[in-house]
Amino acid sequence: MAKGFKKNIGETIKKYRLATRMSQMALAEKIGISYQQLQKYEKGINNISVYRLQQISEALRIPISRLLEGQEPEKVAEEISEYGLSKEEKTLLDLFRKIDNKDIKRGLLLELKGIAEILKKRGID
Amino acid sequence: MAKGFKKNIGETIKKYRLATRMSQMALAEKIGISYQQLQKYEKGINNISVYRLQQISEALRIPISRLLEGQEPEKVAEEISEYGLSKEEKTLLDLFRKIDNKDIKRGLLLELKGIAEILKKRGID
DNA sequence: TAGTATATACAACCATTGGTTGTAAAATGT
DNA sequence: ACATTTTACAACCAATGGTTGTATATACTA
Repeated sequence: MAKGFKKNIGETIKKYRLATRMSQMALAEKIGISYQQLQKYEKGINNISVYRLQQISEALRIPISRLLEGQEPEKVAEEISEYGLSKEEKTLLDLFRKIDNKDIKRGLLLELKGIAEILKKRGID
Repeated sequence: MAKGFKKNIGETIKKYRLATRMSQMALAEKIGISYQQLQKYEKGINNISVYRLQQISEALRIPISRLLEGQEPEKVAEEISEYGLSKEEKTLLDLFRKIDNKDIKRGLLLELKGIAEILKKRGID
C-alpha cells in the first residue's frame, strides 16, 4: 500500500531524529513505543498514523508540516484555489456569471443535467 | 489510544467533505476504500494513517495542513459551502462535478466560453 | 586488546484494528 | 407517496501495529 510514500516519511523522521542526536531508543521511549517499532516506521514497514506523527513531531520539537514536507504533491497545491474550488470549477463559475441571460442559463443547466444523466446510465449499463 | 484526537480529525474531514458536497460513497470510492471504512475514520473509530490523510486531502482538494489544524468546525463548513454561491450556481457546480469525464468537462467550458463571447459582442453591437 | 555499554537490525509472535460485506434506517429527490 | 441516495451499525477476517528476544555493529574506557 503505497510503500514509497511510507518510506519517504520514515526517512524524514530518521533524518530529523539524527539531527537532534537522539537514538531510536530515546525517541521511542518518549512517544511510548518500543524502539523496534520506531524502526519499522523509519524503514517504512508500518504505516504511521497521524496521531503518531503528531507525537513524533512534538518529541523532535518540530512542526508536523516539516515531517510532511515532500509529501504534498505539487499539482494538488496548485489545483487548489480557494475554498475547495478547483481552477476548472472557478473558470466555470466565472463564465457562468458572465452570462446575464436567464434563459440561457437555465438552458445550460438543463443541458448539464442531461449529460450527467447519460453518463450515469452509461456507467451502469 | 487518544480517542479525542482521532475524533477531531475525523470530524474535520467530514466537515470538508460536506462542504464539497461529496457523499461518503463518493469520497470513499475516490480513495479506494469502502464508505463504511470512511465512516470509521470520520467517527474516530479507526486511526487515520498519514497516507490515507494524504489521499483524502487530494480528493477534497485541500492541503493536508487544513485537515491537521484542529479547527472550529462550524466556521469551516459555512465558510466553504456558502461562499456566496447562489442556488443556481450550486446546482451548476453539483452537476459539473457529477461529470467525471475530463474531455466532456473541457468541452463544456469551451462552449460556455463561446456563449459568453457571443453575448458580449452582441451587447456591444 | 579486551570488555562493557550503546545503537541498530531482524525474526517470531500476538492483539488490535484497518478493512470488508450485509442489513437497516434516515434523508432526499421527483 | 415512492424510489434512490446517503448514512449507520454489526459481524467478521486478514493485515499490521506492537511486543519481546536474539544478533550484529559501533563506540567508550581501562
